[in-house]
Amino acid sequence: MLMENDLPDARDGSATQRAYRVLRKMIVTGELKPGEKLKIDGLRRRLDTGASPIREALSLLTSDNLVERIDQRGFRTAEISAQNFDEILKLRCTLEDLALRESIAKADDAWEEQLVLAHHRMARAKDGNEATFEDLHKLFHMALLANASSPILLKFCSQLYDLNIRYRFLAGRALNYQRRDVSDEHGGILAAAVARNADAASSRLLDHYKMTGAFLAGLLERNELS
Amino acid sequence: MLMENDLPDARDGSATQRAYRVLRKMIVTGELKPGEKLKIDGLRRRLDTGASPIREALSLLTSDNLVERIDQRGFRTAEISAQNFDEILKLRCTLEDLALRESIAKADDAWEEQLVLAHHRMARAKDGNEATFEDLHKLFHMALLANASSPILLKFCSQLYDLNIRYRFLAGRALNYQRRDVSDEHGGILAAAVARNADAASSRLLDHYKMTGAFLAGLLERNELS
DNA sequence: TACGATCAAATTATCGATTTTTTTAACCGT
DNA sequence: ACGGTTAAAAAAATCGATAATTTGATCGTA
Repeated sequence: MLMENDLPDARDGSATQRAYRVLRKMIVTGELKPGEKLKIDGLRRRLDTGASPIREALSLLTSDNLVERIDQRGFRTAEISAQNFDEILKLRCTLEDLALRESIAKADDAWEEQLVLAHHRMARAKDGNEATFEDLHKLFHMALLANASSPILLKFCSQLYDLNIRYRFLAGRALNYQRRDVSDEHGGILAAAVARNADAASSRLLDHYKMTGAFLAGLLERNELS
Repeated sequence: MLMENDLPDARDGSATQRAYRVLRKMIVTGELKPGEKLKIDGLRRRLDTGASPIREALSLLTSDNLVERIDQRGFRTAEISAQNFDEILKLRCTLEDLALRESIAKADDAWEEQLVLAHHRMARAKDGNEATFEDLHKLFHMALLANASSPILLKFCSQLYDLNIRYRFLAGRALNYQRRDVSDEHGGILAAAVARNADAASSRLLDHYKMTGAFLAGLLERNELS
């Protein structure tokens, strides 16, 4: 049996969904720069689709805080700033702490197995395609929280994850994951979660964020971005 | 000079914005019932506008968690449940506590004045139109938090407020504000905020929420809704 | 030269019609 | 009567064209 891995194919779903996925990736990875004007017509031909799907996809991205909509004046990608980054980091620490503790509190075997699996997939992909690694990295982090039966909270965390990773992409090579031993950090978080030690898992997770965060914040302050 | 009161006129903005405001109110007030199918064509003629603005408005409402979008199968209003209500209440307590404390920590005269003003407008409107009162009630609560320079957090709080108030509307007459002395509670919160006593303000605010919450949760459990 | 008004081009927003997909209901053979 | 197949109807999604709005350039005037 072929295992579901949650990475949708490029031709799945409606034109709107496709446009949504593609545009989101383009914004998160920095292919569309912060504050850039998003002209419907340009995107329409770039993605080879109609104006309506683009427009709807951009509406959806607006609620993800990745796109700003100015009434009658179109869409643009969200601006970046040190304050914005700082806010994302802080909120992430608060909300993920909450979600992780709830997730662990309700820990069961099924969740544990999904988590181990997500970790394995991520670890295995480290040398492969970078975009794929990033997707799996997100899946691992979300798997940690997944057992918190709190859909709204998880949605917030997912949104904040994407907002944060955007900054990482913008920082580009300056911040290379491989430099710090992130694998160890991930392993540590996994171990604590599997041991159902909420305090350890949470503090390791938050440290994991804060470490990258501090470095990135430094770059931002000094305007060394991209 | 006519004072700006932040309540936009029904004919302001684009057709999309108008549809968004109207549909949101219809969902929040329960005119559109939980889980109800939202047929584009029906809404189109009900609001006397085209399909595109409806579609886009519904996309925007999706990000507010008030509408669920099922790809290729249209839109429906978000379902309600005791779990969902519980989640909203808990998240609200966490996030508003955070926002309120930050707001008070940065307190200044301008914020304080806006807050007093918002409270006054709300208090004055108590006997008038109910929908207007609810709008002003939200403005008061958001004014409490407004000084937290954390746009994403405020957006989350605003969203959760709307999700919560929807349950209140659904409970309808069963839960009449006037029964409990809510004015006193509001006054107490205002006083603590103006005195810049974060602990008191926060605990009064959270009690304010939990009290209505407990009652509503009871109704929900016993399925006495609307 | 700076300012503001005016017009043209570009762009967004909206509409109406068409295509695609899903849902409903009828039909058939067992 | 039942399950499964298929055709018709309904609804969603998409497209292409039109209307409304903004942007940017040009020109005249102080």
